[in-house]
Amino acid sequence: MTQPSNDPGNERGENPAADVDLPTQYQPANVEGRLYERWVSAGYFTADPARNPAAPAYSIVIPPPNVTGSLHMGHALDHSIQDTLVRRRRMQGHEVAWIPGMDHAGIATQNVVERELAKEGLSRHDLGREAFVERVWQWKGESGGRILGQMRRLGDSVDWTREAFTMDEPRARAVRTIFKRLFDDGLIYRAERIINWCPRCLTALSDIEVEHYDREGELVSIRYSDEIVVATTRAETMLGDTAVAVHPDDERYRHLVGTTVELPLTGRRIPVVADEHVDPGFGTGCVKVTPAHDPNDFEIGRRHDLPTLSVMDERGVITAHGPFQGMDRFEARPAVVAALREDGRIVKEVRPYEHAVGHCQRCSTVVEPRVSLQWFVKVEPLAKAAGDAVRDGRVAIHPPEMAPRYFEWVDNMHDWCISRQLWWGHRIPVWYGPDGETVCPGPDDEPLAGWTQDTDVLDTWFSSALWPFSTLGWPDADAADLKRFYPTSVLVTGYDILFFWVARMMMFGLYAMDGVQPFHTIALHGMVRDQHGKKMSKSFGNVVDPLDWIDRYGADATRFTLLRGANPGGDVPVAEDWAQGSRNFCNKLWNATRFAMINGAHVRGGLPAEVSTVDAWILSRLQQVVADVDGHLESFDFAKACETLYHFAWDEVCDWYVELAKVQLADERAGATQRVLGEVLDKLLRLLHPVIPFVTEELWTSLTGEETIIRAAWPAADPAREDKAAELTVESLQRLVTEVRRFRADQGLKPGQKVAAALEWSDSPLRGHEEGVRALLRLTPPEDGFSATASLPVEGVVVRLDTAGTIDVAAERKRLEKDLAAARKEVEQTSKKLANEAFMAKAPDAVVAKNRGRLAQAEADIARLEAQLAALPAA
RNA sequence: GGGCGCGUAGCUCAGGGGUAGAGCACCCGCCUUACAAGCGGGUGGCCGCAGGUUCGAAACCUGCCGCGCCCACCA
Repeated sequence: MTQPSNDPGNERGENPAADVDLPTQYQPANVEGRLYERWVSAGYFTADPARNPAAPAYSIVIPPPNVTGSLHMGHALDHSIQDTLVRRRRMQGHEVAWIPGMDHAGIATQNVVERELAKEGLSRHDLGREAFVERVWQWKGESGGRILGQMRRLGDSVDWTREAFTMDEPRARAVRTIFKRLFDDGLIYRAERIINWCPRCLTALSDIEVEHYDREGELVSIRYSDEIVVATTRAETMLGDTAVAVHPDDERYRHLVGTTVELPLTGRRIPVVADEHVDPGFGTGCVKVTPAHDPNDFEIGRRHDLPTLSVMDERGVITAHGPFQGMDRFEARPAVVAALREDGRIVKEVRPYEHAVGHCQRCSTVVEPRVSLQWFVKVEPLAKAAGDAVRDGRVAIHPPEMAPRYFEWVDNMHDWCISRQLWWGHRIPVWYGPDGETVCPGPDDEPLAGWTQDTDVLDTWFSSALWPFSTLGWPDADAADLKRFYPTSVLVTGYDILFFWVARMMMFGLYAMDGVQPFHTIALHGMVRDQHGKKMSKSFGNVVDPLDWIDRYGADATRFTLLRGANPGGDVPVAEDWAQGSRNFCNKLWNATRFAMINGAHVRGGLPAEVSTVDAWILSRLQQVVADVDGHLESFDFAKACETLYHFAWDEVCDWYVELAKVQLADERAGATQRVLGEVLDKLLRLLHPVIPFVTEELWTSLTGEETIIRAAWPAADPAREDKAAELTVESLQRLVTEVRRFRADQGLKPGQKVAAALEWSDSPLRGHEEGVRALLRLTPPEDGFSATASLPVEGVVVRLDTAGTIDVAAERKRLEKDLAAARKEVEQTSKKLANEAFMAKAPDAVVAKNRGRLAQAEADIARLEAQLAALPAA
């Protein structure tokens, strides 16, 4: 592509078209790959902490996608937001670091690879731990490469020289370091506790890895004695009951506390205990207590020193001696009820019962509470600090309505179970000696001979929680990146992982960095949904692959569609139609710039000292748009920023300014117009670049001849360019043109058809715009034989048209009478309002003024319409 | 059971005390020399229901009705 602005011979726009050879349609495929490669090889995305110490730092760590997957629309949204933020900051002169990377995604990844193995008829145990982990690494290489390719397609301006992985050596060292510190501070401990257990994955899960769904079950009421009836939805657990509990103040049962009852089917006698946890108002007020298989019962058991009797193994198979031994838990449940029924008195009632059941987030198996020896983080002091950092304003949550969710979680967090009985992950850095000693060595210590390492790995979120500082060189406190870029500026992510990830980064960031928060702002966005607001899911068949859109509409259109829907905190609906609309918008910009370049637009030198009213108007609007867009981006309101730019570019620049500029380009104002046109497109493309980087780069470099828009300065609003008078004039001109167009359309005059007209300007401020008006309305000057068959008085101008006798008087009269009635109603209502004393006394001046203006406008409309009616020829 | 939020044009959503907005869809007419991925014109809404506050309510308050999400150890 050539760059006409480099040619000094074009100053006045003499035949510059020969220099421009942009195709008439924007073809993203011809542009995106080429530009991205150039950007990366030029090092535009590479941060340099030493480059310019005076420049403010701006940093974002990307929420690392799971290596298991591929990027979906949610990622595309998340990345588009971050890219918009960092590209704007680069233009503002910040030193920007946007750190990319991926998450090893413990269970999720292990499950995927195990499924692959299963296709070969193998289990991980056939390979052994070492070979299995090797296999996962191999798979990670393939899958991860695909994700990185997707990020390039989206245009992510990430710093590839800083790419990180939650399980690479720098991150592993960070994990060992913080584990050691927490361990030494007594904030990590090992204990036998009841935890969530997945009988399929065969591992412990944290609370948030359990999803609760309502399920139809049965509530079985079982008579343990004449006086004691208990209810349960998990009948099989009664085999492990070691007590019955009642509320201490419950008069009905007080006399039974301290006695024992016989547990049906087992012959065991179990005590009746009094415990505050029991709600005397629920059911019978008696609760069976199964410490080995229920978290509440576990606590009751601890308070009353009850035995913990496990009746199930790690796969959910009954181990209790007797007829149920060897049965799966779901098989045992009806079997136990049936056995109880053999004595007709025991089962008092069975009724359908809907209740929430916990499922494994990764495989949807029903989770089983299970007592086992696990590692935990003592969260209380950490969570307190994480809550305080938001409470005292060091960290802002955006939008603020999300803050209650955050507090709800950090203020009620249970200790975090961090050990997983998996092979893929950071192995717990604790070693056991031959005599049972436990040691957590330093991060760089050699293993002790004869000692063995704990076989469990850490919850995947443990390493993710370190991400904002492990990616910046921590634990090396002197790391240049850490000093320059921590705390990170903003954390951008979906509200769905506020708990999983954000709160944990807060806890660990504040802890590891001596109270300094990991980010200044948490910017939460919603979920991408389909055009009916439905969640995208494979089962609905409504999943859209971002790559598909990028292929068909371009990365810019994909990004624009997402950002245009990104109202703060709201979910983002997307649809094919909207992607097409975005593609069309990119094409519109393409053609507007093409028009400008064909006509010699340029950005050389300052703006002309004298500009036309039309130029003054567009420059005034431009500076307002700069201010508005800047404000919207500052407050993460991407939807408004996009809307503002869309309407300015299309409705004002293309539909009006370009059309009016055509007239100016043909007369002595050409030179100034070329410069103003260049100015408008220059600023507009810069404002749009963070959102749609490819097309703006391609157009802007062509227009200006500069190397890259990435390093162009972010536009600043210039209040001195505000020109309300010019705006009013152009608005008046727009009303005039629209009214005459309406008349033309109503009268069936074809848009292309030239119509002769005489214009009577009297003293209208539009007097100087006759040429523009004629061009927009396709009006030719009156010639011999001109005969005005229609007269339109509007905006202080009388337009006399020679419609060659085609005028439909009846239709026009009807139309005008309708408008007249509306205007009269307006006058009536507004006058009434202005006559209202209370209104005049209490309404703000601006509102009164607005109503006066409204009244004046309506009165003017009446005059105009009456004049138009009077001017109509008799039918 | 707690928390947050939402019901505005056919669809998706803005707006937020001063007489309703956008995109898409729809209707009519146009290949008008940047763009048919385009241009011009137009139709369409008692802003969920009922009360209240106010000179004025789609907006604020109360109560209903309907919907969504998050959290939760009532067996």
